Amino acid sequence: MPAGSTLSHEIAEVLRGEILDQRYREGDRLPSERAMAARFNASRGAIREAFSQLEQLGIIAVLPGGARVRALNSASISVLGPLMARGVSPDLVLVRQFLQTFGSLAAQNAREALACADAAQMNCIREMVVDLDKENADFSVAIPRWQRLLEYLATTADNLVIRLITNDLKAQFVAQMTALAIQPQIDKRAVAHSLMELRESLPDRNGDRAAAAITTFFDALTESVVDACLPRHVPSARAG
Amino acid sequence: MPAGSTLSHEIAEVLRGEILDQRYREGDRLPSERAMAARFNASRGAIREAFSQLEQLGIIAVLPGGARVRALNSASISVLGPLMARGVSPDLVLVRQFLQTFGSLAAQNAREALACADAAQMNCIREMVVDLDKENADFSVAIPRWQRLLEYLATTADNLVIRLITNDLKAQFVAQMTALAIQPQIDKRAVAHSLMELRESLPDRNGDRAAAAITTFFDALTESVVDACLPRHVPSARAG
DNA sequence: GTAACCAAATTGGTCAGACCAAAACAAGTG
DNA sequence: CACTTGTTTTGGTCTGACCAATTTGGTTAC
Repeated sequence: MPAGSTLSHEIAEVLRGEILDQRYREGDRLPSERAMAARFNASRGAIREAFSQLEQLGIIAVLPGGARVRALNSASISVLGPLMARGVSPDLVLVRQFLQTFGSLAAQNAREALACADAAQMNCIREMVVDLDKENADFSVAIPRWQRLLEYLATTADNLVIRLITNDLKAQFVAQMTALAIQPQIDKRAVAHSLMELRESLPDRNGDRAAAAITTFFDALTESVVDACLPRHVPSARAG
Repeated sequence: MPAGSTLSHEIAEVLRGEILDQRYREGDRLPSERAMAARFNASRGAIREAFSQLEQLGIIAVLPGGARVRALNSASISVLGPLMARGVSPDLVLVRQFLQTFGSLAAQNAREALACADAAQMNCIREMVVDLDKENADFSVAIPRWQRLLEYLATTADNLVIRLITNDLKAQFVAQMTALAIQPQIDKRAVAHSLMELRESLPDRNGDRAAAAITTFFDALTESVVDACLPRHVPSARAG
């Protein structure tokens, strides 16, 4: 928990919000540290620590002469959480991108897992898939099992790069989602099909097929989550 | 460039290296800020800024009572660069994971690009693919074109999540790779096949097929790069 | 009018010493 | 042994100061 318990964290949080809200345009110079210190009634040291955090976030560049706002495209993943939480409800475009990306990485994990799993691990994977197949009833029950399966695939694949990325993604996403208590109505046929493909990919260790199955699952999941986030019975009359 | 020009950056760099080298075990308490200040002959403020950077990297947690070393698994992507550069030669396992992950994201970009591209963009993609197909001669010539194609797919897909991730990945990876001046001998048949699949996926906007093509390309690229990194035979520069 | 140039004001980087609250530690107590 | 207490250590913050680099604005030369 990089909590906002300390003053410098709180200041960083406020400034982060203002920057993500475009209150300063890209390339603009932020008010000086001394001015910020006056504004927040804090010492320059606290401001500098806050600036340091924002610099690590990649949203500002602090250098002699002044701190400047950087392009969002050059930011770090860690801005995604705040970015999603900016509005009243999370940005659906971002939610979709989030889940799709997560799905891609999960699929890659599956691909690598099938390529490098030993016999015991293959067995374990098979069991989990079969278990999931039986539990096609309630999605809220199945979710933890899916999470466990995906986690096991990740552990088996042992891809540190993906691990680190998904760490960041989870940290940014999970908080936002659980706060909404979404009840996605996922397409059960798609899930069943995904599970079947997954199961059939195991005997001959067809990594590509397993990856495709995971992708299918996440496609369905994405649609259901986005759908659940949409305001109820409102005609889609908005232009993007 | 978050260069290491300032004292606090240099200190952070040194400590980061020591932590990644396991000189402190996970969960260990780091020497206090005051002790560090004495060791580096710096002020506590400089040490605190360095600690702040390491905290943002996710490799330490600084809280009242002391700063503690966190598990590598909970770190941020930004440690990958230093992690790869730790040894004399980059860790081949990491290089492989890196390229595979990058390929997955590129494939997802392709999938989404084909799903949302307008006519003009589709045309542009087609042109670039055809161009690449012709240029199957020298890989060092083709690489920039591939980069441009992948970049264009990324722009078209416009997936901010992937964009931010690949930002970090590139920042970590490219520096390491260019420093090695690798001359990968990529499997030309695989590349040609990938290009063909890619081209054929365009007319009916078969995103999955395009993604598979990209994956094929990155598989070949991964193998060639890893192979080129192997210290099997001494790099034989053509003396003539 | 524009370009090059120079000096003053501003800004970030660092230092020093100090205070507080919370955590860690050590010692005494049941 | 567990529990409590008091001391020490540690991080979080503040104040005020100095230096070096950049920015700024005015001046000069073309």
